[in-house]
Amino acid sequence: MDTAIVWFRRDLRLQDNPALDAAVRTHDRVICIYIFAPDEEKPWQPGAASLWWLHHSLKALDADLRRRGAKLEVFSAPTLPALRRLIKSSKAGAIYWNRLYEPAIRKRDDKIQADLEQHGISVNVSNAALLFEPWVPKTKQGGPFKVFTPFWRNVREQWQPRPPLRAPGTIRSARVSGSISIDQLNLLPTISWDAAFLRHWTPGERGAQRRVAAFLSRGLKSYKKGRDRPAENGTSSLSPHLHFGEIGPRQIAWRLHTNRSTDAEFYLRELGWREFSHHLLHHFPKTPDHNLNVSFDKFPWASRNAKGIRCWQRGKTGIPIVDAGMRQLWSIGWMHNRMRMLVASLLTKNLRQHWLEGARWFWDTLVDADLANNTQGWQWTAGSGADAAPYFRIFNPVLQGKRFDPQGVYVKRWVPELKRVPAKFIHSPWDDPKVSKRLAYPKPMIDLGESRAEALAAFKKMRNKSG
DNA sequence: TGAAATGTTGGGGCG
DNA sequence: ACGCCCCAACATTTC
Repeated sequence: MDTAIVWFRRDLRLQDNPALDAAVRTHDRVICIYIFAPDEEKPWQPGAASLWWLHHSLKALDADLRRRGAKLEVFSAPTLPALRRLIKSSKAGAIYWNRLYEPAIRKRDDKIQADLEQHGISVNVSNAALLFEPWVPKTKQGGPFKVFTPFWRNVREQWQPRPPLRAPGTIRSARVSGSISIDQLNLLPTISWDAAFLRHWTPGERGAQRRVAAFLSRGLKSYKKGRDRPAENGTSSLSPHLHFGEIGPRQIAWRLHTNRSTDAEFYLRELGWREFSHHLLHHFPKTPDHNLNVSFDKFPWASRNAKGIRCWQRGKTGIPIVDAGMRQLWSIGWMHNRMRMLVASLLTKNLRQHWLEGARWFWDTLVDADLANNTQGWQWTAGSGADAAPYFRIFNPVLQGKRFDPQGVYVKRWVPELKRVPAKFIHSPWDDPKVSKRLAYPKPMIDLGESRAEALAAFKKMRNKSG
């Protein structure tokens, strides 16, 4: 009997899964496995919200596999020895997986591949996560892109949509010893803070398909404008599904490719930012922990403000739109992208806390925490990244609130203390002479104008030091 | 994928 | 009718 292993990682789907597809086509029997080894991803091992998602996504994948006559064999052990044991006991001659791009994982996977090949195992690695492998796009000089627009122009020209692979019908599998249940991984929180998560999300391939269908039929046609309005569900909300590979960008792009509208183009562009983030992480693997732009190594951050950081984390800054965003994050493990920019700007610029403080908090609390996107996003707002917002581009949360949440619907949804504040003052309740004193809502923790001026002064200092 | 400061223009009130 | 001032409204510059 010719047996192969399909090693699932963050490609938790059956449709358009190149590794699974190739294995099922080529071999008599296929063993589907998942190995939980978070230590191997240090220092960016999955956070609490990610683990919550992973639990449910693994359950969904296992159920889908069982419908096809297979199951997910789960292990919790260092990866290489676990694979070796399994290969030995199952007599598998081949292994298939889909590539991941985080520096620690890449390093580990290269080692595993070399080791297994040395032992005569056929190792087959595919791309299930990206439109392009991150090393493919090159500037005319042959280097990496550091600006989004030329990057996107370049890949957009080469891009050929292709129909996704079908999910396999039945999967003939083989018996395996030593596997454990998904529950035994203990991925769920011990204190149940996940009630709202369950209401908002359906992890797994079916949930992803339902979400993409809903977005394409409802959200896409007004995407360009709607995506900036946090009170409306104008974004796709596909980020966690994409992160765990419950759906791939090629599947989405395929469903969009006959749509020539500007809305479709703008949505595709967001997938392009995801590609760009992976491109950057590939070429600059130290950026999760270090400034891409080294002149920011001299930036005079304020000393660590534990109390301020805590207010920010808990949504108690006293600035309504920021608190709404942070509470949305805490409550459902996700935040609207424009709000991510606003809260990041407040932390890194007005509070002048290092962007890593924010990146780590997002890492633990987001269900879509993704090293490439998170790193790129934080360095972008901080000004230290590629194609970043210049440091002096400081968001004013009051103006942004008025512009994108004019009636305060979003604020009131997440900050109920402000329910009775009239729309006119919803983004700056301190300006309302009547109600602000009686509100059970904190005064703003900083003066927006003063802290802005201080941030600009700090920026000037950095330029003088490096100039 | 900014905001604030500064500059310019043009219409209307008014002496 | 004219010049002057004020100040939106918009444009440009600066951070």
